[in-house]
Amino acid sequence: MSQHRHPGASGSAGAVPALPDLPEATVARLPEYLRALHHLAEIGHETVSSEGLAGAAGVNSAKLRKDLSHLGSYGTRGVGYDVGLLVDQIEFVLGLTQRRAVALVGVGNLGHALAGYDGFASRGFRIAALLDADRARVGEIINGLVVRHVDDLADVAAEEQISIGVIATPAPAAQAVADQLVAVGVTSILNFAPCVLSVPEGVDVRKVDLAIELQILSFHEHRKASLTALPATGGSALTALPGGLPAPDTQEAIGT
Amino acid sequence: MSQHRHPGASGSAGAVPALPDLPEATVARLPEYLRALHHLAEIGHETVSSEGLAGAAGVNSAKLRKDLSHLGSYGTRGVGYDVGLLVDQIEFVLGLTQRRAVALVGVGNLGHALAGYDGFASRGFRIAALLDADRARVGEIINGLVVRHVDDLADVAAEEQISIGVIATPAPAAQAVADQLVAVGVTSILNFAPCVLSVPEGVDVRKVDLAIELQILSFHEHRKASLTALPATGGSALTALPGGLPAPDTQEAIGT
DNA sequence: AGGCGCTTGTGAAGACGTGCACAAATCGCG
DNA sequence: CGCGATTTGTGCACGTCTTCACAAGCGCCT
Repeated sequence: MSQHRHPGASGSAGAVPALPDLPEATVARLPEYLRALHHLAEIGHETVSSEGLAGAAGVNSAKLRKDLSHLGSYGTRGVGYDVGLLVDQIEFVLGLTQRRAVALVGVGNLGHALAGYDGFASRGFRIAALLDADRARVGEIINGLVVRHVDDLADVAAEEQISIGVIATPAPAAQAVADQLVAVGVTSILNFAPCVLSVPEGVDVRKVDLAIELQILSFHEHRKASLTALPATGGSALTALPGGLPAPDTQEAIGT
Repeated sequence: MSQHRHPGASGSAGAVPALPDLPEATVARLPEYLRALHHLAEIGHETVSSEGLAGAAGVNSAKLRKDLSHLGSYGTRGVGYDVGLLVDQIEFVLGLTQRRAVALVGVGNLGHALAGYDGFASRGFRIAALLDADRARVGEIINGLVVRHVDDLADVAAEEQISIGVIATPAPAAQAVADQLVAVGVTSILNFAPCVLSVPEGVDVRKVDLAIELQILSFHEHRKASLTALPATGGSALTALPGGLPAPDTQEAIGT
């Protein structure tokens, strides 16, 4: 781990500095840079050029430089960026100088896997509680943590400073869980349930829907297929839009 | 039935059966609309207004209408959209009229959960093969499927028309797996490993990194905390970045 | 010390995505 | 049959993100 110079305590007035207003697109890429930097540090690099880091992170170098410039980072012209320094800066900006406590609700199929995912532990987070609505599951021990009932959420929140809530329940339960999380003061939620959550302003929700990712890929797959199987193959499955319904008979404009 | 509709408005140009060129942002939202539409259909709605569907999908209605207009969809002014028709259209565009076969590589913690995730089956996909590099795992039966060795990929591809490959291996193994997938003709990959994959042109990769999602939330959490902690200190945002290193002497300015 | 090559940081231009606001189209009703 | 209520489709302006291209800065070598 990197020793982070904590900014507090040094100033006389404000202990905690405000963060620069980063573009969302930049924020979304910072974690990627961070991962690449950790890797570079491991294999012994002390400095890295924007080109090198961009390659490792899968973006183009101009974008990377602009991103880093937004957080006032110091590279050295002619040399590059100091890997260790950059790691510290990004970790600070992302709020990873403290290990954030995560409450995971729903220990079904997916939740179970998340509870055991070491990527969380190794990248700044600590699963502080496992919760489920199914009393049959309460008491079960997963990865050294006891599953507690979701109604104990208030107790859990009192014991630990929960920073982020993760919802891995079935869709019908997700909104209620979100409400409960918000009620105990959680203001950031990662939602794996395939549904839209409504939360009060000031609460951030990010959604991960595995089926959606596949469907997006499916579109591109479909598109690539329709291009290669292109000419004159009228019988291809693509020509026929599913229009068997009582479509408005406005479709007399049949091409060709 | 080869009726082909022209996207409204002007022009009677190319009568190509190829798919319309949708903006990526639109493509990414279509699955969300589809999910919302399925839900609406279940609870008995036959038509839905853009406002209603937008609400159910968590977007604003103008965006929704524009998205749907891109695929030449027919709503009825004064009424709304036919739910069933819209479902069919979106499923067609997304290439979900066939149930796509998915090969899942890596049946560790996460892969195990994915193998059992019913969201795939219920939303247009069929897990056709489970693969792993660990011979100790080969032969294991998960959710009715036998785990095979990743080197059998070619055989698997010959048996089934694999449409999409899912990588749920540890990061160090991911690139090799991707190469193998590409070698057997897979052109769409969903990558859960925290690393950048390099693939030939024409192959689509989408990445899902759970830790990154948390880190993005962490940023916002950090930011919210820094705002509430000091209501009126805008100026020196960057001053207290962990720049205690040989930073140019820019960090003297502790305001106030 | 001076010049040279390398790399950063950024202005400007272009591409892309979003949201407003309104005309056009449709339905239901009197 | 016509009118008003409703809702779609879209032109337009705006904001955000991306990319290019290059001046300024830095270290190294001679």
